[in-house]
Amino acid sequence: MPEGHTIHRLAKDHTAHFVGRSVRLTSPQGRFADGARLLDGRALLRVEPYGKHLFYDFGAERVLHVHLGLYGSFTPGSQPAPEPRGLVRLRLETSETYVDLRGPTACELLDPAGVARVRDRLGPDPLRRDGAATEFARRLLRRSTPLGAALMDQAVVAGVGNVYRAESLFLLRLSPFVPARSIGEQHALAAWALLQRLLRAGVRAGRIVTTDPAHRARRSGPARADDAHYVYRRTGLQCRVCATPVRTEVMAGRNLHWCPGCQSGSDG
DNA sequence: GCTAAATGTTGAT
DNA sequence: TCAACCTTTAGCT
Repeated sequence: MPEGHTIHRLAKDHTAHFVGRSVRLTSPQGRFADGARLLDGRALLRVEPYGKHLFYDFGAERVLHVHLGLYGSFTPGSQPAPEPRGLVRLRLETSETYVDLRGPTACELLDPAGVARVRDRLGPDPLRRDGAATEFARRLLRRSTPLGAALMDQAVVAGVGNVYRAESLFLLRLSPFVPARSIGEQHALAAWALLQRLLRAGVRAGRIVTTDPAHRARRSGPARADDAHYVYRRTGLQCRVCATPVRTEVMAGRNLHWCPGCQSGSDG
């Protein structure tokens, strides 16, 4: 589900369907009833993605803030919208379409100061126009934590999650275990460029695919889902490049996957 | 049918 | 470092 690419794609979709229109807001589940009532019927001015956060500007200093967390999802559809099924925190509707929001970590109303508080916690976002390579390098190279932990820190780079962490470090042939500050500016800038490329591809494809076609299994049938990654969730399977078994270990509270063969100095 | 894990973050220990 | 929170799904029985 959601790393930064998902959020930016949702922002595009929701901009197309809801911006400039009067939007109906309801909370079938009831947990966001007050917020929905306050915004109901207003015109949506703008949808802005930042890292893994979504901001819906309804004017009058009222901003809907959504963070999907690990399980949150938006389900889109055309009118007539069906009876809400399951726990729908928020439904957005126009006369033509609707989306149902389930399981978000955050679905709240913020004033401009609240928006600023969220944004201040975030580092540069590779998917934004104002995303800055040098600022990313500055923040990354200040960390003494392992590289694989620093990349998960949203204050270092906003929008990167567990899949992009594992896959980008593999593609850079960098060990997740070295201190972030030890990799040097050249590697930091290369990491930024790669993340930018991977995340943009993710927005376009609607999913994370990092493998080169030459490294995907050769089959006549349709591509399998697990062809999409080099190391993510491939514990114990042979590395697609060097055949060393892929290893897994918890780092920064999440399962980190890496190839000890390709990513030098990464014995754990 | 049940359990564990999942592309995440926060707040307490 | 760990539990809590929100929900769905894959992989067991």
